[in-house]
Amino acid sequence: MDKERRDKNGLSEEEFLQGYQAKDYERPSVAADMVIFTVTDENEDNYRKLPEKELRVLLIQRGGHPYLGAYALPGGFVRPSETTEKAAARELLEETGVRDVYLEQLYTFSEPGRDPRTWVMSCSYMALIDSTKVILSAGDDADNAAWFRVVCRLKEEKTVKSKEEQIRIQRYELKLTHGEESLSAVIEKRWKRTERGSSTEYDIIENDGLAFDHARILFYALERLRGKLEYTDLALHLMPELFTLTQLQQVYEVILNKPLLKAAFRRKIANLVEETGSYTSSAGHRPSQLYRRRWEDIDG
Amino acid sequence: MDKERRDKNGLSEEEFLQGYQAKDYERPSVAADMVIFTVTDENEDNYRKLPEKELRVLLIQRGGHPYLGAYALPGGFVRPSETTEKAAARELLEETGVRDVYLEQLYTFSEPGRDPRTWVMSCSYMALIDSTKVILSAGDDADNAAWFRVVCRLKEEKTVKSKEEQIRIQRYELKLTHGEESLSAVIEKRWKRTERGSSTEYDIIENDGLAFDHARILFYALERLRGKLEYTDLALHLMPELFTLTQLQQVYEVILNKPLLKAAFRRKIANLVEETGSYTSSAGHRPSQLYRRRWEDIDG
DNA sequence: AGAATAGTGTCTTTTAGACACTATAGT
DNA sequence: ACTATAGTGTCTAAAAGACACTATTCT
Repeated sequence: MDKERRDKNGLSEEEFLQGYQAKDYERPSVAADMVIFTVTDENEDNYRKLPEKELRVLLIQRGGHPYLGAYALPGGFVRPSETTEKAAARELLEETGVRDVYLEQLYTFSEPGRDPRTWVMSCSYMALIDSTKVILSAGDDADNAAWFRVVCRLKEEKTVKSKEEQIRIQRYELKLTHGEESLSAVIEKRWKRTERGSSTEYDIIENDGLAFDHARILFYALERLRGKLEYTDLALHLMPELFTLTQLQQVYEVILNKPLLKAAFRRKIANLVEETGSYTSSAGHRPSQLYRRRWEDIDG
Repeated sequence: MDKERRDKNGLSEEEFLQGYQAKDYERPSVAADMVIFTVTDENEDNYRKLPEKELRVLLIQRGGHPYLGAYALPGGFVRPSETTEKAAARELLEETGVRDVYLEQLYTFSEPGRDPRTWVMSCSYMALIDSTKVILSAGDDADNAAWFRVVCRLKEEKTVKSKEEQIRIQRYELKLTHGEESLSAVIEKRWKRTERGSSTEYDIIENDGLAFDHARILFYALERLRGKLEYTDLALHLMPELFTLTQLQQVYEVILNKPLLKAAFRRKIANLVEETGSYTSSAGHRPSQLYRRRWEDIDG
């Protein structure tokens, strides 16, 4: 490539750029929307029992149209001087007061009409923060932010086969609760396979209380979280500085929505954590060792 | 949520939307850029030997500024009436004449200044097509499209540790060749882990002949392809209707860039394919059975 | 005949699953 | 003493890695 090379109008690159006028193509707004997860303890009545873990997501009640009164994922428009990552990190800081957390781009949603006002794409991100950071600064902003408990379960599943294609249809019920407030949605996941290609679609079948297509974004985040849990150290970003292995296992269990065997679990995550030597105390039963995330790699 | 509810200006949602004027926030253009992979045979001199496989990607030589003469990923701007997926599929059809192929959203790149003309985000997609479809319609368009051979290898690797953080730095050399034409780039992948978070960045260190930040997009696609190969049936989208298991293994090998053991490989992909009963012939050695992709699921 | 690939058998190692057993602080 | 959790040992089953062996067709 040659910077001095001239185009069909006889312009060099520099000359071209100086004369360049952005054409009047229609442009979308791009928002960075955040699915911010954390896991909190739910206190138990029995002093001896361990607190149950709950997966929670941060939602903000809308104070204006459209979807006035509904709950939306925190998010904001991306500015020309920043990346979508930076817009997401900025939004995260504003809403929760935390920085330097796990942040991962999820997907860019672009369904026309997903925002009734104008053409808006959503570049969505997932953030994981540990519960000890949460309490400090949630609702720090003036707006009505709340940590909703997330429960997602498979409601029905069927497979439609024809000679040409095979479609697996799954319907998931998403339930979000926070105190009296209760939101719900049904997402249909259609996994289509033909001889040539294969594709997956997500549709919102029912939606009660969530703004825009945020039920879909949230569901997508849950799937990503669940998927990556198995082969990465993602879960450790949800843990506080010090934690017991049982707590870590509970986090896995609440996200994967199934019980795990203790021995196998401990073998599997053994090299993601390191011992601290200190122990819990006054728990009404045998103390358990505290671990921390092992972020130094094994290799030399 | 109540559609009839009125906001602080006393407007219902319908009234609000009717009066809504898109504010004069600056908006980005959004392009759907495609990394289209295929695997082709490279003919061998020896009549008995099997042809070697090569991973190839479609690039288009730019006929105007900026990056005049450089090669770019096929792509185009997203229109308000379509999703980014649809824009990608449209672009794919225009450039290669194929439809109904494997298509997957990769990542949305939004580095300010990645396009010297104006604010452009790239919502990138990866497509996999089989080589038998390629020859028919490549370069169908008037533009200068070519299938470049892709070779990507790790050049150097180091880990920088301090008390606070640990950074693993890898430099990959990307080489793209097509006839006389030869493009290259060096990508630095920085995987940073601290006690709190972890993040990965990709920087273009050197770039010879590729337009915009397309070297990074291409590298990102390669990583995704390699990663998903291990636990999905992605590779089968690169195969023609009928293929031998050795051919399939070669595709895995050329993408993963390492030899695989035959017996283990066959066990692993056994339930992704099905026998046809027909065999290759006149190959100068023992015939091998042809398989096809098994797209019917196993379950009832 | 023999080159080159096709395809299988089997031994070992690793990983995952299942379950039982022992250990121990706190009331 | 008893409850509820902590933590380990071990058997089994499944998966992955390694390698050798047999099979076959075309020139």
